[in-house]
Amino acid sequence: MTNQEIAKILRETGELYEMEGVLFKPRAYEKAALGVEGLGRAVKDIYKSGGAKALTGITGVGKGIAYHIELLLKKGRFPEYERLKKKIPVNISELSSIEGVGPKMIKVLYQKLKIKNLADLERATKAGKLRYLPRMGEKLEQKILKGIEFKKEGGGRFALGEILPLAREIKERLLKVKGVETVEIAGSLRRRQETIGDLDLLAISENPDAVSDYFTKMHEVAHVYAHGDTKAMVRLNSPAGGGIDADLRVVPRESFGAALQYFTGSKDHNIEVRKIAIKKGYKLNEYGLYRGKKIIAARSEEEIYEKLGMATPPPEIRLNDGEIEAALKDKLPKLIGYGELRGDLQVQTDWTDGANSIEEMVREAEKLGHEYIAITDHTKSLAMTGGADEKKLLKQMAEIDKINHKLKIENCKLKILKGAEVNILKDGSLDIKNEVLAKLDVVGAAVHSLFNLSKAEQTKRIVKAMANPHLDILFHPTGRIINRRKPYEVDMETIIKTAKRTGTILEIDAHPWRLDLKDEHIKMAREAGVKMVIDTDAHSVGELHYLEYGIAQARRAWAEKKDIINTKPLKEFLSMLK
DNA sequence: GCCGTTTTCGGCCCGACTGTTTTCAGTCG
Repeated sequence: MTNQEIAKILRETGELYEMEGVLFKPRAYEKAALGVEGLGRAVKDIYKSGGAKALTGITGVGKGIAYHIELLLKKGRFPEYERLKKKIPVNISELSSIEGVGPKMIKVLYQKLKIKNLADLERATKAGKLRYLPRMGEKLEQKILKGIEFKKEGGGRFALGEILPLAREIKERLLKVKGVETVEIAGSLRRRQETIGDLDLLAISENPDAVSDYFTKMHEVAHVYAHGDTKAMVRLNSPAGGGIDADLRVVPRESFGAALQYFTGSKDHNIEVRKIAIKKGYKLNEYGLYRGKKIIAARSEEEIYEKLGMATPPPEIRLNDGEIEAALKDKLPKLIGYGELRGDLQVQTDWTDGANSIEEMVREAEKLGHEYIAITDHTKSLAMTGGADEKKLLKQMAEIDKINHKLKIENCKLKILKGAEVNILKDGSLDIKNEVLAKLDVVGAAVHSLFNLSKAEQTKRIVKAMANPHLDILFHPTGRIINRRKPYEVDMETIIKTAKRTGTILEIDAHPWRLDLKDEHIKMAREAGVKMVIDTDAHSVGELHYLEYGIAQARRAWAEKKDIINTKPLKEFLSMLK
């Protein structure tokens, strides 16, 4: 059982307790779920090396939950969860993914209308049945229908960050099957698209039967659509709840490159590439590049593109969106690389809503090879997080000085920057006084309230904040949450112009649910000469590993190293702030 | 059910917003 799966059951247990009206346990289970998600290593391994006792070392996990996790690892379930689930046997994660629907409502919906899943909810809402329930009315029905609509627009797609770890894990397992030589992730996952519809895997094996056999019998498999020698298609229970389809193709070594090219796509990109092949008197398919019946190239993608007179475009930009022309002229951009960031600039700790201490975050950042990390806890107007006021910020600065000193003595190269994630208030002012902001190394600011202002008001609000001489970085500039919350209304052209004028850096928030800025906005910013940073918005040590999703986002927008300033050494980076 | 500059027992994040109310429950962040 993976960390994600364990966390999901713990979170659901918390929600079930919430329905029961039990006090405090819901928070305890949710915290434990967060702790598990935020781990840098597998719960399974922790248990193996130290038993249930070692599990209590996980943030939020005590004796009780450690025992539950032990049962989960051994039997895949625990009685507490089963007992609760029996009372309200509904698809909680699916229902609560609709904005405005929470545990209490789910309970009432089940008890009064026998609503178990999204389809039931949609039917009952459309029939106007919700308005007769306590504390529900027509407006709520409209809100729910809107929420369902929004979710459908997402097309049942999953966030990249949900699926990539799963795909990698499956890849590792397939590599262990006898006879398997190579496994590659293809499709939209390889292109690192923002959202993923299904999971494509490609393998070379001397023994194709064994791989596809293993693939169709994995524990995640809910349904087998097809199971042949070279191709298997299944439906998986995804960690996110709901299913995702996964395809495996086993191909011969000689044509692996052609298959990889073909199954990486995008479709539009492939159509254009095939047209070029035809022009040159070739034919391109998933088995190779042919002249008549003779194979010209097939073993690697590079040799295929080369024979077509093109450079090989990085998968992230294969969208038939200018990359083919660039590849033909050998003018592909030199995209920012996955290892080129030197620091993280948005990190929350247990001073507010993060799960780990400053030092724990710093130690993990050190392991990741960072040169610097900015601690940017929330500020006071975000009450739920215990946001810092001026006094608490000053106290935290002193704490950071202490830890920096300690790091220096240890001869550690990493430097902690003092920062904050300041709130932009309704009138565009910031919720921390300028004289305290002046003492920070990095000031980030973000909108965390009043998401529904008009476009003009919201833009004016943010523009005013950006004019603050202390505001260095505008965090998650559009506020969207993938598949869940639309971006607030804001005029990005004006924001980008203002960034240029005021020297404000725009953030590419790498958190898999945010990925904010979006690729199209990154393109706009790049073209306007606005500088950006990529950071994780980490709330736990595990989340510090999210940088790659932000880098993927930037690569899809053709961003180069020079566009992203946390590729710079510390001194140079600091000189580029206000 | 967790945890300890908070006391190993007794606390546990809390304000804004919404839609339903007739004084507030539920949800969100």
